[in-house]
Amino acid sequence: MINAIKLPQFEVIKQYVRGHIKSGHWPVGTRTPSENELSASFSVSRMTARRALQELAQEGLLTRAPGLGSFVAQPVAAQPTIELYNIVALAQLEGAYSCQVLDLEQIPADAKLAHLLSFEVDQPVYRGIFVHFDRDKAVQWQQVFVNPEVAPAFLKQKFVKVVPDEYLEWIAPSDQVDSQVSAVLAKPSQRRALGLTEDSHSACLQVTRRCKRHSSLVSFSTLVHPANLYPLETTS
Amino acid sequence: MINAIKLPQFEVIKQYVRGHIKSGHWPVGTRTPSENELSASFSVSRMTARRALQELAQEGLLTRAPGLGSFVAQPVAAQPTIELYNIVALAQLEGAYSCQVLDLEQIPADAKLAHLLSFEVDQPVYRGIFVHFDRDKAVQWQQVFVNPEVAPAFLKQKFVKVVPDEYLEWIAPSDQVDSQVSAVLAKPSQRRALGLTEDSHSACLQVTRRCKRHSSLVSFSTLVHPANLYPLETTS
DNA sequence: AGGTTATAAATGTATATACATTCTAGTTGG
DNA sequence: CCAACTAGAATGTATATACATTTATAACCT
Repeated sequence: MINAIKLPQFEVIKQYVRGHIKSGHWPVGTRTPSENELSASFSVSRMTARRALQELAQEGLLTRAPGLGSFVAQPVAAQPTIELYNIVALAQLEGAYSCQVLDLEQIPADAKLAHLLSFEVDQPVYRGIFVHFDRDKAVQWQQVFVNPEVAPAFLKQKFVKVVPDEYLEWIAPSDQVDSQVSAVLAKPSQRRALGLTEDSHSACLQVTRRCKRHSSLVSFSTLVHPANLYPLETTS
Repeated sequence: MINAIKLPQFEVIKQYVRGHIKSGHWPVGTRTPSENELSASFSVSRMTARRALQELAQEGLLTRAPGLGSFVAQPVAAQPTIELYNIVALAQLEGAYSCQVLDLEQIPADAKLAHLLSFEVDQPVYRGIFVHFDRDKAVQWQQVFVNPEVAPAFLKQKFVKVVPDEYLEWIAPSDQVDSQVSAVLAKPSQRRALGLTEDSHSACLQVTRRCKRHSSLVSFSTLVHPANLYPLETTS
């Protein structure tokens, strides 16, 4: 016999029900056999049949109602979502990663910056500008504003082996991350840093990201990716 | 008494365990009381204590291992994801929506198109080009290629009340949707259709979307949004 | 006819019990 | 001293039972 591992009985019942649903024999809304009917036809206790139905309900295949029964549920048309992966972390894993520091200094927050960071005007802020390379190919331009109270030693880092994001995550792991994606035309300085020509290839995906910890801001990043180097796709 | 509804006992135990985890009293890796310990201290049967632990494990708060016990799980650092909502559907809900049909015809698939759609070269394909307006503001340019076998009456539609996507979803509900997001510079025709000037505002977010049904392609859309009109944000 | 009541069926909660499986730790024997 | 065995504890599966709650239907009475 192939696959002679003994399946638990509740699994057998789950597969039975799932089979009838997926094959279309029980269309949406159909009432499935009740716990008692299943327990009788499979010669198991009601608790075992119950477990099968309950787990299928948890998976979203069934809806159950006291007094009525279990019914084949409307499949939810899963909204397409895309994952904002970190291209820098990926490049690091692959090996051939390097980082160039374009700027690293303390500046006073102007009105616009203070608003973005929820800071006071003229409050000192650390700013870093980096370009991240994957095999001599610039894949991300990054400007990050850092809360000096959270990472006081930020300006002293070399960022040769440890990426800025990595350093911040180490110093102050964020418990909330808000991101926005938009399209921008690379500014001249960004174009130079990323090695882009002035033509159509300068359309870039821009991710702005706020990292918070205990409700206070840790960092605010602007990440600019050449559009063709940062594919965002649904994974399903 | 406020909130005098009687909680099931397994819920009481769940709240007890959840409380110790969320408050930090039981850090990651801590072994929780075993089923037998909980059943003794709460004076319930083991099956009831078991249910509490099992549901918490299903929620991801605990990991359980036979012979070892139940342990506080590492909270999964939820990857930031963004939802690809449909700006057209939203505008429709708000009321002031309109659609302009720029093109609607049957064309033979060229090599590139055939590859994209998994069609044969010269096989007939329906093509539609639309601009979607929200209160006289062009929010989306759409080019859609449609499989004639699935929606033979596509070319006969007026698309005044029913949006193309809506029509296709009605005719052939898709069970798989693949999407890609990238940044593009609007082409002259798109710029005209969207009413964009030639300067920096012509950076656009482009979503390409394949809708399939029973593994065969229904439609392939290219959606172009002016970057400042299609905010993609994490919702958490 | 219509409203009320009883009944049956379905899921929800809870208990007590039994045995199986997996892992740790201690004990024992060479 | 180390290997093998063993006992205990933990979760996993399964059963039989009891009662509660919700719902629809059927019977009943006015």
